[in-house]
Amino acid sequence: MDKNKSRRPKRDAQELCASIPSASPPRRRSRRRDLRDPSATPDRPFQQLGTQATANTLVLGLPASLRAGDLEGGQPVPTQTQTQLPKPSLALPTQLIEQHATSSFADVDVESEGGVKVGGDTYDFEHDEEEVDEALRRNEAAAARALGGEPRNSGGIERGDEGCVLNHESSRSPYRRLAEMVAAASRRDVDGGAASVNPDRDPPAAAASPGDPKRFFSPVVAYFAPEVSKTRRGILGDRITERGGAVARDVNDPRVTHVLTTSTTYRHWNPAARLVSPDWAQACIRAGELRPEDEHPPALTGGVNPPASLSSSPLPPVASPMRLGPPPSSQDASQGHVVVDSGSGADGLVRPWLGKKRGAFACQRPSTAAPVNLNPHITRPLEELAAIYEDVLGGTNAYKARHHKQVAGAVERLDFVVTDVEQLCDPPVTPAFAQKTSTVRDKIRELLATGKLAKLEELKRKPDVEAVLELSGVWGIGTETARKLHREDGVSTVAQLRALAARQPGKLSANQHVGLRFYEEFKERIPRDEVEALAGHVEDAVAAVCPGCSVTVAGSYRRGKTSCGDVDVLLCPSEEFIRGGSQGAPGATVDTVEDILPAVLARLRTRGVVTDDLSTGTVSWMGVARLPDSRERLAPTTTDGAEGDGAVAVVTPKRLHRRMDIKTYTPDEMPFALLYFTGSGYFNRSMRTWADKAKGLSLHDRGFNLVRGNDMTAVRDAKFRDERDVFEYLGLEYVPPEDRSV
DNA sequence: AGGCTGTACTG
DNA sequence: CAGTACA
DNA sequence: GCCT
Repeated sequence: MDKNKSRRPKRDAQELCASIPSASPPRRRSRRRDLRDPSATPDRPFQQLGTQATANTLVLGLPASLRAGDLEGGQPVPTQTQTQLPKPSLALPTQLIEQHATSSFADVDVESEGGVKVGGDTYDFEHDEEEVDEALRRNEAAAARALGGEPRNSGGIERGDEGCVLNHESSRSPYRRLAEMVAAASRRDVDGGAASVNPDRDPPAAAASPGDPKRFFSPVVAYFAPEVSKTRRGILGDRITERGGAVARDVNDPRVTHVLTTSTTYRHWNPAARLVSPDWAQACIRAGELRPEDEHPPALTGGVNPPASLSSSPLPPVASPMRLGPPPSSQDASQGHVVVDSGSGADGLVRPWLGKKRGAFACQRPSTAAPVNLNPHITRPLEELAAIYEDVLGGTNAYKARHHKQVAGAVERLDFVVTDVEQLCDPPVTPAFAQKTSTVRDKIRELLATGKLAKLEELKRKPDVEAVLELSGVWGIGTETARKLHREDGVSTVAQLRALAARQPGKLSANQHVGLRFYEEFKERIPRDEVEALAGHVEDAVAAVCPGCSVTVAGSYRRGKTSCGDVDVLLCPSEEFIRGGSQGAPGATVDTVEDILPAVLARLRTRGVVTDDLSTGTVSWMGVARLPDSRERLAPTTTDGAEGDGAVAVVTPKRLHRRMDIKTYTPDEMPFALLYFTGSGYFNRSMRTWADKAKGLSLHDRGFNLVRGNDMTAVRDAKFRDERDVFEYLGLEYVPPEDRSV
């Protein structure tokens, strides 16, 4: 069947240009967008905007204070856009912006899963025990009441889909040891190649010439990887800022010079940063001067240090030509305790997830970031109902579900126990609570009065509800298929579905069979270090196929979650590769962007990492992966007699099958791709809504499309080098990944 | 009354 | 095209 | 279900 017929023209245009590098006259892929004019793509009523730039045409430049404010007291880091913006101005009346802030983004706001950061300058993207204790102390009686009948785990601390209180020190993790060994093995594989992966980047240590020895950290902007414990972040961060350095909250902040990580497989997308162990900072502090980074490659504390070449192997996809501004000048940092990232909306910028009302509310209650759900008696039924609306009833009920979840999220974040609906209306928890009528508010009233929801009880009594809920949990089965299976085949449980699938394989699609096979395994969360280990295998394959191609783990991993539902990996070949294929990237076995992914997958399949496919395109893959048996991996048939290591039996505790997505993007698409692939889903929706309403732009994973307005030259001429540029262009205050878990 | 994100694969 | 999925 |  020629299913994608209608979309073909567009894809062809993309693919055509994308595959040009080797075959035809080299052409930058970004031109691709320029090709897409309205006449050429009748199915698309707007024009895709290019990213080539002369940035002076930025219409909606943010107040310079956006960036300048980030580095307090320092000079704004010159960027191609900002330097040419003489006068900050928002194109929209503040009123309009605020309007959207309250409406369009209210949903995002209240659905935060990771704890709201009100102050703006903390590192708390997870809850730790300290905070929990503090909160419990704060409202001990209330907490006791709220948590009374509940097992601690389900009702409180470890609630949520991402888990909260987990150890970050997985230093003894077998996954990690395995990853190291795998890395060592692959180093043998691609020896020589590894070196070329890493362009020489001068260690700042060499260039540093701090005048004041006590401020030797002044050339340094450090970023602490999420796995570094909070305590250590705090202590080292203080020392660094005390000595003139800065600490960034986002690894992709272009000013970051050092990423402090214990992970040997930490991935990011930051051309300027260098990966070092936190031990490096300690060594510098001890020595009273900057020490060579090479002596402290990222490694487990007290563990085996891999060679430096590995530690910095993720190649910055955007090399010097697009490099922006020097890492912060010593002048920037010499002003002292600099924490990159402002966190305040004081300059009139919009934090998308902080609506106006919410902001006011938060100001009144700085402790709103309650780490414990004090109101499970309200949020549980609401969420249960929402799940039924969404997964069972489907259709426009999804919007009902969204609002129920919204309210549940807002209530969950309150730091007091709700006993009366009026408590939710005074400052309204969501805009709806300021309205005259609200069905959700009525439901809460009912819950408080009777302890249950008639609507929920009623739905749960229906026999198909439970069946559809369970069946739609299988990957590839949604509400419609689940309903049909129940209605026509009398299937109510996954077990029954398995029986049916065995009897009549034709009942299910190939993907649904895969989903069914791994039903239990896909429900398991993936610890960060396993994500890293899996990504490490991808990196090995990429290094062999296309040296210089960056590997970035996005998704909830990038948002700093302690466990993830799947593994989201972005590949981005170098500019050189884009231009010259294997000529531009010596050692590459492929020549076009489209060839990378299939080659990488082939390698991963032979290694047993990729076990199944769910959907396969040339630049996008969804499927199943798992850690290979370590012995198989370490005594590969492909290696030259290095079997010695094969004897090392690292038994992986369980090698579950995991959902993995891999996508390939070009360097000019990366800022958009990162934004999209980092999510969260709600965050993306809000940002896209904002782009549309406020700017007349349609935001997607490769760029903007112009929807209305005729100022497209200005937009087209803008240049987007990193995520910050996108935020800036949209008139939004930058939000670091950890704060996007709405 | 109509909108609510935008894209892409599968069958 | 409808259904499902991704963030 | 809420918002415009």
